[in-house]
Amino acid sequence: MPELPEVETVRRGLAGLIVGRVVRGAVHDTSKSFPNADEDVKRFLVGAAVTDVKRRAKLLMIELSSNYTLLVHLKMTGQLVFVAPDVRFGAGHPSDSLVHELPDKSTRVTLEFADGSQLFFNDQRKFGWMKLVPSVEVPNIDFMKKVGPEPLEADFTAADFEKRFARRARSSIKAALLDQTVVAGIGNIYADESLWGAKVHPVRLVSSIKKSEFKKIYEEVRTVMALAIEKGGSSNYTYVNAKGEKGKYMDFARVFRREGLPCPRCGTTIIKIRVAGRGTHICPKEQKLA
DNA sequence: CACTTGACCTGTCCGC
DNA sequence: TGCGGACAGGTCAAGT
Repeated sequence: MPELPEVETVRRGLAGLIVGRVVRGAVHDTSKSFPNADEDVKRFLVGAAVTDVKRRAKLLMIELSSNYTLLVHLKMTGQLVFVAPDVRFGAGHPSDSLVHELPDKSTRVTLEFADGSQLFFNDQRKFGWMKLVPSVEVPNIDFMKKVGPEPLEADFTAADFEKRFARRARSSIKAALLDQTVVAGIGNIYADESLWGAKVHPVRLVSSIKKSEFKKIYEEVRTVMALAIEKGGSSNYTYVNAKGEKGKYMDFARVFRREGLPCPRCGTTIIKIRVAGRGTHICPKEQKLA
């Protein structure tokens, strides 16, 4: 699922819903989704209050009064959905909100709070994971050491952006954009959207990209992801926010999943190709290889 | 090291 | 309607 805008949307939702709540218990049915849960949950999670919800790249960090942090990676199909004690499921809900009862067959972990509210970690494909780590150790985990800068930070410049790609000179620009150690948070949707915005073919080698093109890609990455956050992310498939609602960015997408439809700028039919092992959408007229 | 490809999973959709 | 294969918001461990 989730790229930076989706994870940030979940973070904002959770921050308003679970900060201050005390964990009463947790159940988990998949050791793959929460390794070590048997030992760690009892010692570091149960009885702890949620003090903050943070994000770095696509990783969520739920900070606890036990001085432990619950790390959550949603990977492709992970969801974190909060359900209040008095919620009713079924007919009568708005079309974009939670319409079925949880837990369901994709629920991997359920956290229960003292007031009876619940947080469901659903993950159809079981790629996502949770892990409890001492909060002071979080900055030292491998992920934090390797991950690239946050592209939406105010002090992150076009020059900073271009420099990050030096290491990936011989790969395609799309593969480099997807590399989380270059720049954090870009995934398949926003890579395609940004490259279309910059009129750069995704297969072009990083070494062939001109300075002016890097600047354009940088601007597109920032503009597109900021818009996506504003729209609550993209629900291309299974993504929902912390209230179970879908995101609206797909209504604004210019190329992603729009193969066969006209390019919004020139009318040429958008095509789908394969780049870096991922489905990739381009305008064949405006995004040239040469 | 830098780079590519398959593997990890479950579910859905499309063609025969 | 059934069945096989391709594919899906992401990383990893293996290869070269």
